[in-house]
Amino acid sequence: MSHMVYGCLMAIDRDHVLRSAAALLTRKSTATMDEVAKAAGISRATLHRQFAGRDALVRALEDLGIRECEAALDAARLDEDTAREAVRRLVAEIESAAGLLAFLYSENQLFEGEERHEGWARLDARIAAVFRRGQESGEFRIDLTPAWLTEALYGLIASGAWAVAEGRVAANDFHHMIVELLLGGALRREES
Amino acid sequence: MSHMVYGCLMAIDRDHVLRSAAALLTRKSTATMDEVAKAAGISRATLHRQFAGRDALVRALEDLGIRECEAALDAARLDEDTAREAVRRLVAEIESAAGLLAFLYSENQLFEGEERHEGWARLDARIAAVFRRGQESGEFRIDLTPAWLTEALYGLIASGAWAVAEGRVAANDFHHMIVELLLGGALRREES
DNA sequence: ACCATATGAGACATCAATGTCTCACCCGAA
DNA sequence: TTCGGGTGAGACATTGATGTCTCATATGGT
Repeated sequence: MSHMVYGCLMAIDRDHVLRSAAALLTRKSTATMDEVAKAAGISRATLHRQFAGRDALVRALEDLGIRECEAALDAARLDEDTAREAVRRLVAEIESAAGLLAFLYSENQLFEGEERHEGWARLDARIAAVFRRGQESGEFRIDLTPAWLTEALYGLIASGAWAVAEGRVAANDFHHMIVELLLGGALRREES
Repeated sequence: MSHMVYGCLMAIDRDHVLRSAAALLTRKSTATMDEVAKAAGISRATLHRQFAGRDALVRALEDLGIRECEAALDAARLDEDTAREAVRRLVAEIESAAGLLAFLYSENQLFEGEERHEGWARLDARIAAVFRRGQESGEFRIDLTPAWLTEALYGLIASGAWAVAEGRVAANDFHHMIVELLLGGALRREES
């Protein structure tokens, strides 16, 4: 039964291709199937055998991004500790997926009429819930809606990823810059 | 001398076409030249007579966006008052260009190898200067670099524009959401 | 009324990316 | 060694957008 063996190898390959594509498309979102294939070290024919077309590839990347985000949310244990600590963990966990997320974030603007992947709604809800918890506990201000804070978090992650990619911000500062701006803002504080 | 008369009308037309294109491309960044022409109420031929091609159109939109931003910075009088008030005015003034800015922001990710329009550097410098002023006066915290705050401002404006466009945030809240998050962050404050 | 100019409509070639196909080749398993 | 499936390379048609062209028409100034 060589099928299972090959099936396994295919899965590895598929994942490798997916991550190469993510890395490339994060930098150049208009990359050709040719370029994607070359970046993954395979031929265009093989790429096409694994992903029916460009759409399928982007969909697969979307699935991957959503999976990684959900894994990050799981690892961040958003229900524990104070809300602010939960947000800190969230950003820390999601950092490795920031590039892919930035790509998908800009790509989502193109999903004009079509319906969005249901996974995004789930993620939005989970993230918004943390901000809502923080508001209800009195940690967070109530004049900024959870929906907006969620949106802003995505935006800051994308901005951060691009700023790092273009060398305007040091990669090491990514987490600090995002978390501190999101939680504390630009103004100095008297209290801790 | 009908040249001057026509020249003037052309300028009006050109501006109208430019703003229609901005409005359309903000919503659908992959819109066809056909769609752009239709949105402006002219034929593709005429559109082509005014802008040599898609590139030229996007370049013209970039020029327009930069001009509007510079006008907003001028109107915001960034050197006066406290830095935080200057930032408030900046966001207020730039709000009308937010959609166009969001489009250009995502479009800029495509300017892979090519050099960026020099205007952006000027804008970056002027905006970063406000944040730096705020840091030097003790208003703003010093662990968030002016470059990052500038980048984050762009990101939040784009996020805000998209969130409003998709109905996730009320248009009236645009200014408050961005300014308050950027300056104050999500945490509650004891002081004003 | 006359003329110049801008416009709209459409035909047409071009170009780039895509999707499909074939065929030779390699490499592991029997 | 032999066989079979996966692969790479390339040819090919297709598609969608683009850029260019022509010509009939409308419009505005003289």
